[in-house]
Amino acid sequence: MESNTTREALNLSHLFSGLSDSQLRLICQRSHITELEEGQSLFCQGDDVICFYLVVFGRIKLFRVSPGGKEKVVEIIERGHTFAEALMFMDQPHYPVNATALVASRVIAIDCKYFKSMLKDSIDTCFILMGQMSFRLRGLIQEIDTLSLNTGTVRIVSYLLQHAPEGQNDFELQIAKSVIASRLSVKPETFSRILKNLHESKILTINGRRVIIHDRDALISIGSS
Amino acid sequence: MESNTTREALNLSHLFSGLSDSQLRLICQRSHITELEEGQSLFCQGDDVICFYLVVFGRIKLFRVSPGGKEKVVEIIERGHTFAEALMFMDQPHYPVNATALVASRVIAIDCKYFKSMLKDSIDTCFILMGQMSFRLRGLIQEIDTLSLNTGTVRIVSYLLQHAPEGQNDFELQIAKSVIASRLSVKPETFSRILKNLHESKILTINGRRVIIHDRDALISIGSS
DNA sequence: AGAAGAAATTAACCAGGGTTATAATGGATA
DNA sequence: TATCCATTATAACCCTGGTTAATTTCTTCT
Repeated sequence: MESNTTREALNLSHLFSGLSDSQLRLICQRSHITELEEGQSLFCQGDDVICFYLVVFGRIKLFRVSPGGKEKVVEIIERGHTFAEALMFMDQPHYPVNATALVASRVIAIDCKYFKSMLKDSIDTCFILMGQMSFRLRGLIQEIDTLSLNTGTVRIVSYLLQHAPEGQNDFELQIAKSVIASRLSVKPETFSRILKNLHESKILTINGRRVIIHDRDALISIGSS
Repeated sequence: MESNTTREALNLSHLFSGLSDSQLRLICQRSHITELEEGQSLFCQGDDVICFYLVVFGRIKLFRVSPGGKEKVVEIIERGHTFAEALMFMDQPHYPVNATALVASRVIAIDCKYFKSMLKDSIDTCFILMGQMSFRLRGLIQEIDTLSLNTGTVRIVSYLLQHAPEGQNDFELQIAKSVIASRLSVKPETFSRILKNLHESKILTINGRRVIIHDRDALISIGSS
């Protein structure tokens, strides 16, 4: 029964699509479902890597904490996506980030060793996995130049444009502002200030989590500095 | 003859260690050696991806240029390392960075399509490749939080510590300061200023490219903020 | 060696955004 | 509804690091 729901969940990610039925069955045996409450931690930076994860529902934030205690959100993983799977190929891997649930979430924990041995029999899955890693690599490079080439304002504007559902000028932020701020590497105060500036320039309105874009063109022109 | 030297060069990277003799021979046929002068461009951001590269000797800088024309060095590839190999797995890939030679260099260009078809017969190579991508992924995450968690001073100090050969307090920078500055996302002027500050604090001395560390402990304590 | 161009340094100035502090808002719980 | 706690907003202050521009090395080339 649990095994069944796991099976269904694995379909969320096409990472598993190249595997045979018997392989999937074995993976199910070696996997377990973990339910997380809001704010609950899944693993910490530095922990030994045993599993990688698939988000069935909810939202997981990956973040790093500097020696000085500053927190920086590296990524937010949504339903259907896997994370930490790249670590499988490191020698004696430790998670490079912390993972905690932003909202009540369910994840499937998949045993790395087991999955790796499975991979030996599925070149297709290897290719999918490499594609996924390649994609992530590309995203991180993007991120690096967003960070080092652009100002806070530009980063925030890009984020808004990217998260406004398909040409809709009126939408809700799905994530707490403080988390978005960290994701974009600005302080919450600065985040507020910049939104205020944008409002004063008549470009948008913020009402709690509701965002209304008044002048999309202006936004776009800021976003591509 | 040329084919022979290519063969030898492939040994520089263990990426090719899992391939059979006949596979290697095929790769050599589909590869070509490219000689680059200092400053010569290998490919540009946005170009279609046809090959990935192995540095035989020299040094290649990978950098991005923002719409506004600002340049940011993402990575510097040294002898024996491959780059752009992760792009092989993207759908219709374009190079996400520019590549130019920092000094006179020789690289081997390896046909992606061909290599990929080779991979289908070598799970071992897949695993090596995945390990390499995983490593790079980890490095980029590191980079992101170095960028967003630390000040310029901290970044520069970390760089120096990382590039001081094994506990040696007196060494030469291998790369032009302006390139290092870009790599660390500070302006050359700021780079100079910070080095000057460190000198005034009696922590180190700079003389052209020669660095002498006077107070390694102080340096370390700055580097781990 | 001398000239010309590139790279590096220095200094003065200024803006973005971090810091701190205080206030306002808004949910949750009693 | 009142209270409490967390999130968000606003404002004043300050520091890091970008900008500009003038100056000083280094290179390289004749």
